[in-house]
Amino acid sequence: MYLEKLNPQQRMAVEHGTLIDGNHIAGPLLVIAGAGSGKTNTLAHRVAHLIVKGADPRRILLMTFSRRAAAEMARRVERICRDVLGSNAGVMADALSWSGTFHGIGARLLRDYAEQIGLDPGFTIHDREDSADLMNLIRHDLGFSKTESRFPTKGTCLAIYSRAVNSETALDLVLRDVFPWCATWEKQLRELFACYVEAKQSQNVLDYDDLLLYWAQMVGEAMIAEDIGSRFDHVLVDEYQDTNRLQASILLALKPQGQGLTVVGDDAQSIYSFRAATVRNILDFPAAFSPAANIVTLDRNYRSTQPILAAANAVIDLASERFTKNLWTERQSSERPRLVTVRDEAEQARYITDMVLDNREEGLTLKQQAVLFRASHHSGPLEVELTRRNIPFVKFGGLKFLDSAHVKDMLAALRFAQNPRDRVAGFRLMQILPGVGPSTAQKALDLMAEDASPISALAAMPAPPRSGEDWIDFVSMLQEMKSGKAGWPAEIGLARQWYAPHLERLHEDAATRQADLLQLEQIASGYASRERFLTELTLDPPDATSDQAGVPLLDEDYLILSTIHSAKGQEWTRVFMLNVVDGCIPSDLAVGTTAEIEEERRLLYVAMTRARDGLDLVVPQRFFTYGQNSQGDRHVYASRSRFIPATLLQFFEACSWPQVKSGSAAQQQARQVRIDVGARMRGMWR
DNA sequence: TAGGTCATAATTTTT
DNA sequence: TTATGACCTA
Repeated sequence: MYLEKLNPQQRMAVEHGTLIDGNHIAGPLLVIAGAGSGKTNTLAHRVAHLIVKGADPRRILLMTFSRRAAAEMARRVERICRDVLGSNAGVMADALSWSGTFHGIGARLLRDYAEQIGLDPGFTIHDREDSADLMNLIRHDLGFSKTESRFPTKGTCLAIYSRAVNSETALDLVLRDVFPWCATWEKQLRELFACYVEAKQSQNVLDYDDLLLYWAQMVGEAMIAEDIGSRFDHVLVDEYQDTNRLQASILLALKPQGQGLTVVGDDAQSIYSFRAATVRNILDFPAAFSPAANIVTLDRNYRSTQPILAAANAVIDLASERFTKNLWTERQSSERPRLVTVRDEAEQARYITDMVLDNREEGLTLKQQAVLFRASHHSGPLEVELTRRNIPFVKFGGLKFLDSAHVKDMLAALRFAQNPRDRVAGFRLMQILPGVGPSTAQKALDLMAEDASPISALAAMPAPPRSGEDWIDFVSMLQEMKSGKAGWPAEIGLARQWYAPHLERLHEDAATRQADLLQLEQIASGYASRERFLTELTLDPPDATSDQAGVPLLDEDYLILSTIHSAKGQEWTRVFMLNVVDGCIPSDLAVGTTAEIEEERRLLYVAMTRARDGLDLVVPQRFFTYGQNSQGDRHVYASRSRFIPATLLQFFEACSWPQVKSGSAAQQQARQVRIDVGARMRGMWR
């Protein structure tokens, strides 16, 4: 029986409300699931168990943090169901159709209900950069670009807007608490945001926040909320600690009494407050209902060895506020996590490379090892070293494949064909043409905006004098795409044909970029339609970074490099953590408030709890910096992260690298001297 | 319009 | 340091 492999707490979470009878819908449930406590497995079992007990999988809504997590969950649910139901599980395949991220589900529901809420179902979705570009256009139109003192940049404006929307907080409070240096611009920002919203509506585009905001507004209407809520018997949400107020509002509107509602999360792993996620969601969940939601806590860790867990527990123990219990495990080991001191970042890269290769010699594949870091650029020197020594790696987090100019150009072409009112797409595309700049593009888009049939209006317009043939080609490409004759995915070939000569002209390295575009075409062919492709790609971009090392074939072995944020929910046999120094973790950009520092502490905790058998925290002593310390010095002496004070050293095995060859006493002495010198030099900077 | 210079602001994590 | 945006010139 599949339930017998679960521990008592897991079983409680799985069986909650299912013991009464098949058709009973359980009351609300909160599962506090510590790192490595089998959370995914438990949730998958719960879903499977509901299905086995007769729930209709098409009426289960499962929301996860990323699409990767959703896919993993669906896979496990299916496997469990197959084991239990045997061949009957056939009906189950693909039946768990409502699983995805909040944003993805939102996009789907909005297309379904578009008519009812006065939305054109053909809307396109702007990613963050598109949104910033639109914000910029409006900033310009309103004349904020030439104010006496500098107006916040497009990115900051968007961040403020996004914060206000996602946290359901008034603008003045957001400015006061999160963006105090922009507070003087409140009036202008309000005007900017009003115009921004109008622009999005007239252009038939939604941004990320709109997917939640429109959804929340939609279910604010009791009739619609009832309608949507009744489509689902069970609503399950993973990683609830990283949801924001807007998401919580949606959830409560769907299931006001909490019937059939299950949320799972771990307050100790809340690391997305920059996205307005609030740990209050999970803490306040039980009391949002009456009677209050049941709580099940999973505190048995199946992942890490005891010494690793002891160190991680010790780190999180120092948090100023704590809600969950310490994790425990039965996995004994005599190997404490290592705290490795190296001279500088270059040594750090060599150390990791050496260790990774040693581990591989001992039979561990590269894929079973991962290197984690706070900020995407921390891995720079390591990437150089790995490339030099021919070790394949894949990096998660940071700049994406989709962020490169040529890929964005192609996507803009597809998006513009899909939705000719999308000014950001059009503005970008037209300026690719020689002889067309902002003013020509602006004029053309104005003409299109006034016309009921924008593409025809574009075709009717005389070609700008200096663009000639290129303009004609551009227009006919759009017309052909709009006609839909080529069909999907052949259409993307049309776009590429059109774009190829421009790529040649604009970029030195056209050949490598061309390869990216072929890869894009490859990805595109996996989607059913242009609309599906654009939507899914915007909401779930491929998460490996396109890099000079290239993305190795999936069956090859490669090392994982990942930001801590992207490492969420994952685990590896051996984990290396880069730059465990103050300034990197906590990032010196995030030491403004205690809340920020606490979140940085949780980040380190999340990183440490990814490790199964081995954990190395690497501390480079010397750091090269750029800018700021303008006094002409190029490096700075770093100290161990404040999250590992002296009292915690007992949990680690301290070592330095490279190790001095054991041998003569003279060598040992030499080593002593070097440490003394180091201390003296550090003193110079205090 | 295209391509340059220059000043100054932001700097991380992601759906 | 790097990115952004304002401004200038051909």
